[in-house]
Amino acid sequence: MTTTRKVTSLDVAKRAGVSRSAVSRVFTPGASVSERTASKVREAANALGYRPNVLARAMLTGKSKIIGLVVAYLDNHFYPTVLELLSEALEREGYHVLVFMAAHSADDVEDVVSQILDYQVDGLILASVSLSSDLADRCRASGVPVVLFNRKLEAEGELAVVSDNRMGGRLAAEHLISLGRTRIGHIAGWEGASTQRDREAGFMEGLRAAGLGLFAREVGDYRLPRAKEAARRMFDTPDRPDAVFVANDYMAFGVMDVLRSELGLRVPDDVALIGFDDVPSAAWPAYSLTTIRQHAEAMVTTAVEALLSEIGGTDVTSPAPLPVTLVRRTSA
Amino acid sequence: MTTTRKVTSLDVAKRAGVSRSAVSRVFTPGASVSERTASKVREAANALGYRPNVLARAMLTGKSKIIGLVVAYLDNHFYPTVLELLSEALEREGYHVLVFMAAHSADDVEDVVSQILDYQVDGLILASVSLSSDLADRCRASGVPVVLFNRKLEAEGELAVVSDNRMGGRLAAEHLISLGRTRIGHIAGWEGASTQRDREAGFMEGLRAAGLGLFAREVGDYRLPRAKEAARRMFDTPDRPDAVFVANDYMAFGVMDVLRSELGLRVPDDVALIGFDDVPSAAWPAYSLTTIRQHAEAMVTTAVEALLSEIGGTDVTSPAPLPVTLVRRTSA
DNA sequence: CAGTCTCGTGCAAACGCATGCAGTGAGGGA
DNA sequence: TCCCTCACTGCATGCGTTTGCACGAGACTG
Repeated sequence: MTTTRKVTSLDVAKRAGVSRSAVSRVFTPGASVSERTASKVREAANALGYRPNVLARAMLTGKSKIIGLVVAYLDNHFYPTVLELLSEALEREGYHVLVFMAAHSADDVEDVVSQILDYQVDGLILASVSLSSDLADRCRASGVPVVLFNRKLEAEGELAVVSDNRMGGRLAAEHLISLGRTRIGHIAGWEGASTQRDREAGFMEGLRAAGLGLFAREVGDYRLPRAKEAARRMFDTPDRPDAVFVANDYMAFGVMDVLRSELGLRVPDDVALIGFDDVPSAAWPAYSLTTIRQHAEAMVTTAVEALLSEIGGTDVTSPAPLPVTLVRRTSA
Repeated sequence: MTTTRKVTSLDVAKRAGVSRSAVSRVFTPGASVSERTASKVREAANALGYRPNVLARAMLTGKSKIIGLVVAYLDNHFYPTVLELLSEALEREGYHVLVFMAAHSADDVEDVVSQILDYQVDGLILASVSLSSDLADRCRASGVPVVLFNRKLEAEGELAVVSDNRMGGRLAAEHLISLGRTRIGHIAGWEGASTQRDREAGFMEGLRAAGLGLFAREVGDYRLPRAKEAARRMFDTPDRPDAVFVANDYMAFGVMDVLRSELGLRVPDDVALIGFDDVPSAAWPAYSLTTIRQHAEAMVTTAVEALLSEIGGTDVTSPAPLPVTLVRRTSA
């Protein structure tokens, strides 16, 4: 291993015949440098292969240009999509994403966030993870802006970016009803999640508006195996629903699999199925899942925007829930 | 924003009535501290909410405890899986993952790697991206260990973790042949990728061993739309293959969609289909894709192991290709 | 031509921590 | 009792930057 000695700004300075400050300023946009020295410095820097050390800069400025992202499951395709979008959006702004996988327990999240703070991240995005408000306080105490992605805390004050889940639930109900279905079930996600509560609330609202009640209800916890079990319980009986709203696409795939492959039911003839998220694979013909679309790009954009202005010092308030839309495919 | 002043080791030192060195040593495993002062320090640290600043430590020690991960597409579900596994494995070792999304162009990768080096990462993992050997040199020159994940460079010398793609291709061929298929096609991935070359080489080997040739060949570039077009070209004709080996599962889903939904062909009756990777959704009944499994956990484990020992200073040589296995489902 | 501005530059002091070195005290062996 | 050893501890230095400040040199103005 040819351990090439690290080339510092001093090396460049010497070679260019200027001071360290000069080379620093050349690499600091908006600093006052003459074009003459700038080019000298740039030349020397290229020759030596010099690039400013982000970490050293971070110490001084207090800005590390890195954003922590806490995420728990990547098997729900919604989150990889978000991760990709998020990373791209942040890179465009000169930031990068440090990933923290939160395992399943809540105290793990606690631990993970501590680790993150050790890295002096400029901001924190919490996705697919439930944050104790206690923890939120600790982050704020550390002066690190936090935005919750696709979830919110009842105890207000946290910056949260969410879709209009309630409206989404309502749209789902209305669509199923417009299809003439009357025995309508719901397979819920994890009940601790705000998304679940809101989606279900909107859904119930929609049913009530049509004078309907819920025909059946099971909980799938946003997990595939649970969702499939839920589907079996709900549909492996003669007295089954003729439509079901599943709280996200990921579970909906599992439910559809159970319906068609295990129970021999036809979708949508025997039971109409509607999901939530509109992940890419929802459009694949094998499922062709009717669903409520969350506009991932828009969510990411507003999340980044909010986080960045919070970092910039402007106090930001949670943006309004982002609009969702019904995507009609063949499952309902 | 209550900008709480950052609490430093000096604050803790004062409160505990010791020197900065003492508190530093308390947080440095293996340093020489008496239990008495250690507990004093720990108490003060807790009271003040002190945690060592990873960045400052990084400057001094030269070890940032962060690993750069360059990845291009997350829509192929194989990579989210890998990312999750990788992040977990590294966190277990005290490292964290800084994500860099490489857009599609090669010079973009060049640029991205430069950015990474600015962060003083301790190591670099390159997945789903093609690296110019020139670039590899630059990394090595910077003294940053690099491991290629699921790809290798012909120009040897780079640490690369791959499956036995050649054997996988061969298994695919043998399986299709054992089914009695004789008109066998191949939909290739991106031809610049070593995975593609190896898989196809093994596949051809298998065909030849049975006295068969390739009945048809199209290129899908590991991209979904391309793969679907390829499938249309290959199968929308009376003189079509009765089996096809698609270079990865992601494309195979698209191919199957075209076959069944657009062309009305039955899988496997009309055409047997086999993929590569065994991503989670391959097991979903809607596809039930027969495929060659890459053991993602094993790949990640060996990659992490190799990277860490390289970081540790031991010169490592590329591990042997990891075994793959045929997973029989209903598509072939 | 003197006075005022502006621009560009270097100096030196941080940032938060780790670590070699020297110094302290206690304990143990002779 | 004396000296040596050893476990701890504090001091000071350095890691690679940025940045406020002061200063010199032109450029302008009147």
